[in-house]
Amino acid sequence: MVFTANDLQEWKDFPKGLKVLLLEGDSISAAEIRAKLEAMDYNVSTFCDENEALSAISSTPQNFHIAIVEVSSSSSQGGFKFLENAKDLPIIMTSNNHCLNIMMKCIALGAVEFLSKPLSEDKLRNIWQHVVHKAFSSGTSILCESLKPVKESLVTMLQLPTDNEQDENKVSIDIDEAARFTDYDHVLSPGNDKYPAPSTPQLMHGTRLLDDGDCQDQTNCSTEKESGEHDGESKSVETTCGNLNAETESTPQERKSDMTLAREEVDLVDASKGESIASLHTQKRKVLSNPDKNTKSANIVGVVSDSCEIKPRRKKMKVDWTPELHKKFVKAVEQLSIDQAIPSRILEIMKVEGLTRHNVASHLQKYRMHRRQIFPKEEDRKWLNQRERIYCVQRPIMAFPPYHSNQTLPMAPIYPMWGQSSTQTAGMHIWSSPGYPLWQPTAEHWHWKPIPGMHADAWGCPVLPVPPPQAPFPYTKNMPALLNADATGQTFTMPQSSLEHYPAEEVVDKVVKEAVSKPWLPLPLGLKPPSTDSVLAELSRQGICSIPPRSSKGSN
DNA sequence: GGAGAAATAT
DNA sequence: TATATTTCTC
Repeated sequence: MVFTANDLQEWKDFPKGLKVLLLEGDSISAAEIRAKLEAMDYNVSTFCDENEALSAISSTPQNFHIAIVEVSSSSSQGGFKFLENAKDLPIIMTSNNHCLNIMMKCIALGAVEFLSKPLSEDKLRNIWQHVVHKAFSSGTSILCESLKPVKESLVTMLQLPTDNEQDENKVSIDIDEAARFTDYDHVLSPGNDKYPAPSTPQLMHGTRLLDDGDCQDQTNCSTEKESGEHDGESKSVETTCGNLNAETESTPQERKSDMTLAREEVDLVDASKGESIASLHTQKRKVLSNPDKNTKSANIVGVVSDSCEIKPRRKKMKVDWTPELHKKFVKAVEQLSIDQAIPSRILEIMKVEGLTRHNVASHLQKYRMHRRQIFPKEEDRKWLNQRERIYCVQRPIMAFPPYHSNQTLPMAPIYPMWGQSSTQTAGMHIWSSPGYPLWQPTAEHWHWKPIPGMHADAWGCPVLPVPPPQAPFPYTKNMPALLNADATGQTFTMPQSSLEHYPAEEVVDKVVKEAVSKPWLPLPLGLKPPSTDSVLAELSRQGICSIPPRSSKGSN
């Protein structure tokens, strides 16, 4: 079939003029369906006998783009003969009988869809999708002659790559042109192959949900929305569709930063807002059609390659808080102090390109949440922060009880990871498990290396001495009998003289509880973190005059 | 308009 | 379930 320029011109209004073969045994039903189809400017040829219909498509295949065939109970073949002998055409089977077996048989025999009667306008409106799908899913050599013009027309209309060009993964789409499809609700839906099977509304639900779900009219592309937060710095965020972002003009190497975007999803635009979904589907097809190229980065999922030539107005960027990025974050928080750390200031300090205040705020929220989760053991942090890392040595001596006095200290090493790590390996989980104390390290005592015998069984964990194996910290009546051991197994005996003057548990509890109940406030000692001396001084101020001498390792 | 919490999405 | 994003409230 020769397709003329005139034909192309006609297809400008695609799918108007779509040629539909209607095989329907009931004349009344046929008339109704035909009327509906013609109301949509489809050209309908009605047949009541499938042999006649088969003859027609055999003699004049160019006259039919799609067939709607009733599973007839009156016909001996029930319409299946047509289905089996007209495989070149996309065939939609219909029936009043909603029997699953019949539906499955139809599909198994090659029907593109089964529509339950009655056929509403909604059901009929989008049957053209099957034509497009058939045209694009079939190889040129086996493509039904009648569908070639459809394909060619669409290729021209949408500036889709030709078969030869598709490997180039170059898609340029005229959104305005493609926007005409929005009148038909959907264009091409994502699916399993290059141009996956479309569906009429009956089967379009999933796709529709997908669209609706992402069609939020919000500028959640923070890079764009909050560009003012970037301090005017050059953008170097590694985006997954750099050329989609007009702000990002640096080279991939330049764009590489410690902040990576795990995902940058192109927002599906809402047709109801006058934006074309065609561009979206084009991008989706693009992704699907070239998975290798688009999955070259492990952190990138479902993205459009750099060769994408269209510029969607909105996109989502998902920040991957890598250990390095988190490290920067923690550093900024530390610099500001947790009390003063607000997203905008953190962002200012971090100076990470592309990172937005929202990103930081979110992360800060999580950061604080984790702090609260570990709240019951927050007091541990005070001791972990002690200069010279004397916490585990000091703590029992100081007799600061755990928040729950009968609580057994975790046998597992205390590995707070909501902190800064200088050697944290990439990909390591940076969040601590609930219940582990937070460590806000400072440079001078930051240790991120396993030391033999230190219960440091993982990289990236601060090395902490091991608590005594049997009991919680001794600070009550049993204290004299208890020893504390450091990681090397050395134990420390509490000097008896000190124990005699040991403060009452209530007193200690009061101090501790006050401190841990308001972690956002400066610690009672007025220091953050408190130095050992400050703690001692404060205790002294509170009447705890006799403090066991500071033990050093191996002081037994 | 920013911060923070809650709700929602992935 | 963990984490990121979005929305809502102040």
